[in-house]
Amino acid sequence: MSEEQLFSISELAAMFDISSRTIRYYEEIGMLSSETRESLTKQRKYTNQERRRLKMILRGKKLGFSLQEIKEMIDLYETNPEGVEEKKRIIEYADRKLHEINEQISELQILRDEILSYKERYLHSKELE
Amino acid sequence: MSEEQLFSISELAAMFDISSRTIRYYEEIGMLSSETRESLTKQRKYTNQERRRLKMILRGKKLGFSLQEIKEMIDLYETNPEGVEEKKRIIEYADRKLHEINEQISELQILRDEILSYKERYLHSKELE
DNA sequence: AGTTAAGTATACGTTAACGTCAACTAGGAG
DNA sequence: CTCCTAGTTGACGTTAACGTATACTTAACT
Repeated sequence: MSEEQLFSISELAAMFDISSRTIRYYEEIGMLSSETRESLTKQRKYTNQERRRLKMILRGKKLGFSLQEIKEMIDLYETNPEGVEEKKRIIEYADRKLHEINEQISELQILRDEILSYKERYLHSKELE
Repeated sequence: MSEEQLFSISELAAMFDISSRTIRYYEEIGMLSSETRESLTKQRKYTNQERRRLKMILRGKKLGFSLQEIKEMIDLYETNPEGVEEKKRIIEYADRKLHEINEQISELQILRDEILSYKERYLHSKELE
């Protein structure tokens, strides 16, 4: 339907403020693919699909997950399960992750509230000096 | 007022399911102190204060912060600011961290919702096989 | 034709956060 | 006294996640 837009490696790097090396590294460990090489120059080209994948990787990193964990999660997103066993496994994995994430959220909320109360304390102690 | 309870390094390690080496490493980089050495045996002893400090460190790690970041945050908790300049600096730091944490929380919520909807999709496609 | 820009592959270097091992010490249990 | 356990200080090893340098290729500009 559409002329899919392709990006060069440095375009993608600039887009997310990372280095080209980082992108190549993600490919090296199998987190990103560049199937679409320009056949003559051998240069990597990325589709919107790959751009979204990279975005997910970087979000995962910001959230403190390791590349290995992120890889597992993304792979789930993209495999469609063959058979009931596989589906069960995926659902269980999802539930574990959901639990983890919920814990992380509530711990972050606690941390936030602690910082807030420390801040308040400083603000109200302003008259002392 | 109270006989402060003291913990040995391996007690503390077992308590949080980490190694003694990890605790010594935190001391090595100045995140934990063991001022209370048994004077003769040179063995480290930890107070409840240090135990709480360690707990904060580990929480920070679970949330994806680096030890350096955690150190900065904890140091804030424990310095009482001299002068208005210092107070301002601390408040500003706190505000930055609060912003970061809020962002992290909402990104985690988005991730959670995405996983939830993928999970739902798998559940409702159960009739196909 | 020569140079500059962008990319490629290969490979060694680096930092954080520990793991692991060796050699030593001090305090009980038998 | 001897052995065992728990701890100590180095010091070198390890893994993840890239950084950096080197040598080569292709396209595009002058």
